[in-house]
Amino acid sequence: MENSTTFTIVEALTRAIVEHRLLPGAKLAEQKLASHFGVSRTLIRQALFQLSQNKLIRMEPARGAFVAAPSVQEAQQVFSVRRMIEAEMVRGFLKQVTPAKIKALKAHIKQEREAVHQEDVPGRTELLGDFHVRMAKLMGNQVLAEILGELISRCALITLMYQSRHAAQHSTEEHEAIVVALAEKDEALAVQLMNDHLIHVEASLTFDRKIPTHDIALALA
Amino acid sequence: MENSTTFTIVEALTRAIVEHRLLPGAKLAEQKLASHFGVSRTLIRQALFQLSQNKLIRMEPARGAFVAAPSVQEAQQVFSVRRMIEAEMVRGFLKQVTPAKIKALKAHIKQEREAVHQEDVPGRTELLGDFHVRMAKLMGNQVLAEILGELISRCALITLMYQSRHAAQHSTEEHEAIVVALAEKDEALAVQLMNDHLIHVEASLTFDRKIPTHDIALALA
DNA sequence: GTTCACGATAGTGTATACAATTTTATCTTT
DNA sequence: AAAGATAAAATTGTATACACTATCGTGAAC
Repeated sequence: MENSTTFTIVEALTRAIVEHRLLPGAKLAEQKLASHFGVSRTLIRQALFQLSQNKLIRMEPARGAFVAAPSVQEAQQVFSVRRMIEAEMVRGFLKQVTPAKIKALKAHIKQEREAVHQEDVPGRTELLGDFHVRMAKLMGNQVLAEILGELISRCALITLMYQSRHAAQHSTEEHEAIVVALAEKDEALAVQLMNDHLIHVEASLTFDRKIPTHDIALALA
Repeated sequence: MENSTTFTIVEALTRAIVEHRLLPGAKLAEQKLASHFGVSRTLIRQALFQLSQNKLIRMEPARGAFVAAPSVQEAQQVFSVRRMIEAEMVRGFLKQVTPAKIKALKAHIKQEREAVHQEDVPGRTELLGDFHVRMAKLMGNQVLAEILGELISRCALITLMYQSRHAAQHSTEEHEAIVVALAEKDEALAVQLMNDHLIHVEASLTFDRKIPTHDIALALA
């Protein structure tokens, strides 16, 4: 694992967490990570600090870093904020919609369908989230895209674990319906569909499972 | 400057930046900060990393940290996101409004008026921003409050520098009007007033001034 | 057999040391 | 005198060392 800047380490850990190779509650021991990446604890600590700010891990004083396990309440709050942002995002998107932008969204959905069909679980989860970020970027608002991206990856922790294949397919179909409404410039319908979509995603999650912990060496191999 | 945990350092630097004792563009040299706070560069670097994630400073590789100077475009994007979030926040607030919550907002506005009257510039800027965060907290959504708080402090950099006394008083009056609309449960009006308010704040900023840099020892004294 | 105490071990928190890069100052050249 | 090259100083980036805290295991007391 040579040439590992802090950014590289953050990326690797983020993927491992979001793709659930590192499960919620797993301990991230600094020395073990340092050995694995071939760097000193200094860089590992920088990466862990950054991840803790993204809420992907939590750090307990003098006890170390652990993969975050968002509470039901926190997940609901995150979805609540997403509904707020994305309802208005749909309205804003319609104010400046172009055929090219609709086309871009349709192309994205095609990718989603393929990932769902191929049972590519990490890939489909990333694509399903990216649909929303893509919309933000198409609006030209980088700040919006960043915030939305953080909210989405923050609960990828949850959606990935609890989302079934059926639910994923359902999401893709809802994305399609939203784009159709956007293409027809039906604001009320598009907003309604987006809101319903987020409620469906939230409702499809089951929060009552027990979570095993995991070995970091295995997860990062 | 004893007992300076990383959190303490972040707080101190945040205040110095938001209150404009450290001006945009000013260099934050690690050794000077370390000496000032009486700690090693290790803790300073942790604090700087955190501030850079909050977008209050920017870090250039091998060149150091500088107080951020948000571009006009970035500021407009931040305000655009705020309008999105807060329009829906007003709707959500009305769905669960109680007399006690209205009372809390009115009490807050009273503080604002006093700060504006006393020409307490840092105090009034903080209070004017806190009005919005207070609303989020009254809704019981901690995630929303955090995100909004970050967006607001991120552009305190701008509002504080460019906001006149007159504009500050105008803001307080608009807050009052919003609360009145909330008390009367007039959703359309409240949303409209909030949107107008944010547009006014954004419009009151002038982005074309030159920014002097500053000495950190003086600013933190 | 269970609980508590205590020591050994491992891990985190901070400071310092060293390497690499940038900035500044000096000197040369035109 | 201005511009450029070069050496010295200062600053950042990374690794290591050490102090402090938590964890785990052993053994004694009940």
